[in-house]
Amino acid sequence: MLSQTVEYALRAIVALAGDETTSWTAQALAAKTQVPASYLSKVLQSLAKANLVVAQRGRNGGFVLAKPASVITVLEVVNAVEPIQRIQKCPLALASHGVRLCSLHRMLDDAYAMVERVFGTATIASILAEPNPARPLCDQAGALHVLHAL
Amino acid sequence: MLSQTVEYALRAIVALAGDETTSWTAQALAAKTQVPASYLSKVLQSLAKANLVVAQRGRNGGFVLAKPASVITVLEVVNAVEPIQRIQKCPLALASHGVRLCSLHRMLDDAYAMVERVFGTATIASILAEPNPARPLCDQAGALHVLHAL
DNA sequence: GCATATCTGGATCTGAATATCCAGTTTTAC
DNA sequence: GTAAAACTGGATATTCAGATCCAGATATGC
Repeated sequence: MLSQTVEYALRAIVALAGDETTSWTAQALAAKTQVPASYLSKVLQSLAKANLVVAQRGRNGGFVLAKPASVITVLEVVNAVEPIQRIQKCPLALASHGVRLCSLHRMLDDAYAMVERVFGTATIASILAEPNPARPLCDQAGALHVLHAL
Repeated sequence: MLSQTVEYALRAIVALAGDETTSWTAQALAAKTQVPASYLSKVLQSLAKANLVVAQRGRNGGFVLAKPASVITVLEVVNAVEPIQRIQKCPLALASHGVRLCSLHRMLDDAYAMVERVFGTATIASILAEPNPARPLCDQAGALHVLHAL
């Protein structure tokens, strides 16, 4: 339901959040996240424009999170690359509907709102902190002590 | 977040549900729903394959709901034209993840599941029964007595 | 039976999302 | 200061959803 680009953006942010101290090159991130390197560059540019990551050019350059993973929400990442389009007004432009959506579009927009709310309260740090043996982007079953590094 | 095609399909079903006794031609539905007629034909074909509508060819032909609006859910309509893709396995194909999703993909899939659940419990009839002055597809403010026709 | 209405299915067109490529710019190490 | 590392931005290619078109099949009314 979310686009491929959103998936890529989330992978990149999670990868950066997994090691917040070091600078990752686009190449290294692409390998880690299994995203086409040339396309990931574009995604990273979007994330940089949204002030979620900071790019550093030149030797030893790369990308780092612009702020702690604990204050970056999934919603921010989603909106950086492909904003969730809430239904603001009647898609059929029926005059009598205007801002007050009919029951069909209200139902759909309520669903969007629900997703927005969930994404807005989920931080990247909270996702990484979950005691899940399968760690994002890592093929090894995660040992619990890894979590303490966060 | 949902595709344009899903929006079109829902409009068509809601239009048919608003007058369950008569047969609507694709042309008439297109006018009512403001969907490109030639494209709506394709959408209706998908709905027919999913056994949500029944097509009748020839003079006086057209489309009718295949079953009462009270037993057609939004989810069925969505799945008829563009199935909600739940995350079944690790998108990176990491061996150690397999069926057990990591916390990132679990979070995303949980959101999908939430939407699926809401759509699965909302019937077309329940949407039309809501006391909302703005009636789907109708430009006139709906009088409450209209609801009794259902 | 015949003309007309209507859906069906295939071929095609268009535009947006996805993906690639490369020349240009910035930064660092030496 | 120079070469190499790395991001930037623009141009281009590819893929697919969205949309169109039309000949063919089917059903009805007369």
